Amino acid sequence: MGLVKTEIFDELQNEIALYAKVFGHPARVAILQQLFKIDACYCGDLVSEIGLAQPTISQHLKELKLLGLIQGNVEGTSVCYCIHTENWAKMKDTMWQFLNQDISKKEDCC
Amino acid sequence: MGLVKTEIFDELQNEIALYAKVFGHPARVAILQQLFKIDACYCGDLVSEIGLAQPTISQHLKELKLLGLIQGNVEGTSVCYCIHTENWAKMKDTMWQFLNQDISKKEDCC
DNA sequence: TCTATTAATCGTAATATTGCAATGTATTAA
DNA sequence: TTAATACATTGCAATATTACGATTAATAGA
Repeated sequence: MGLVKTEIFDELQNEIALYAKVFGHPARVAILQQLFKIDACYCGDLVSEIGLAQPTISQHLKELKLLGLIQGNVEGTSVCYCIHTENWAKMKDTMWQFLNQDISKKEDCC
Repeated sequence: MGLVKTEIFDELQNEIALYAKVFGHPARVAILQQLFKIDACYCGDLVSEIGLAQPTISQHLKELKLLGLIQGNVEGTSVCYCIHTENWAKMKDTMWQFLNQDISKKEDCC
């Protein structure tokens, strides 16, 4: 196998898992932190900042873009990336509903 | 490869990625949702609720337990699982700091 | 003790992910 | 037009993940 049985889960469960999966690698976390820190960033700067090879960073950027969390604009021979604010907000809502489920009344197990 | 270069990232980046990774599978999302919904749940009930084989559910439970997000208590031949509220709260703080980074002042890219 | 029940563990096949060298593509500058 | 620069894409090796049948371990009840 190695193949997730997506079809037995509902849309929200799969959506949460997809968002989480993209955050499940420290390089992508680092890229996003950097984009928040300096607002916009050239791909090459991310490569030198993070310390993985250029094709590797490019691949991680692609996954973040695929989910809509970042956007990239070509500027000459460079590409400038930044957070897609609207989609980030949507993702944040979805994840927060999951993370912030009510546990106030819960006691220890069984 | 297939091997994450953990050593080039800082502790927080790795921590966020580890939490996110465990949420990166819809079965684990479903397990957690169920535990929130009914407070405590026997392993067998999760198996029939979710629709994956027992060893598969057991494996997912193990990963959640390893991160400290759930705890399990043996009751006879059954095992009752529930959310580890204290650790869940810690995780929530960490993830929220990451998700809730300030984007209010940001405009479109470059 | 013997049997049934429940869940953990083991072993393994199928698939996915990570990382990078090599290469391709597009743009700029000379 | 040519060369240089910055990225994306391709191809691939190493490793990780997912799923489950078979088995094991532990407990409860007869």
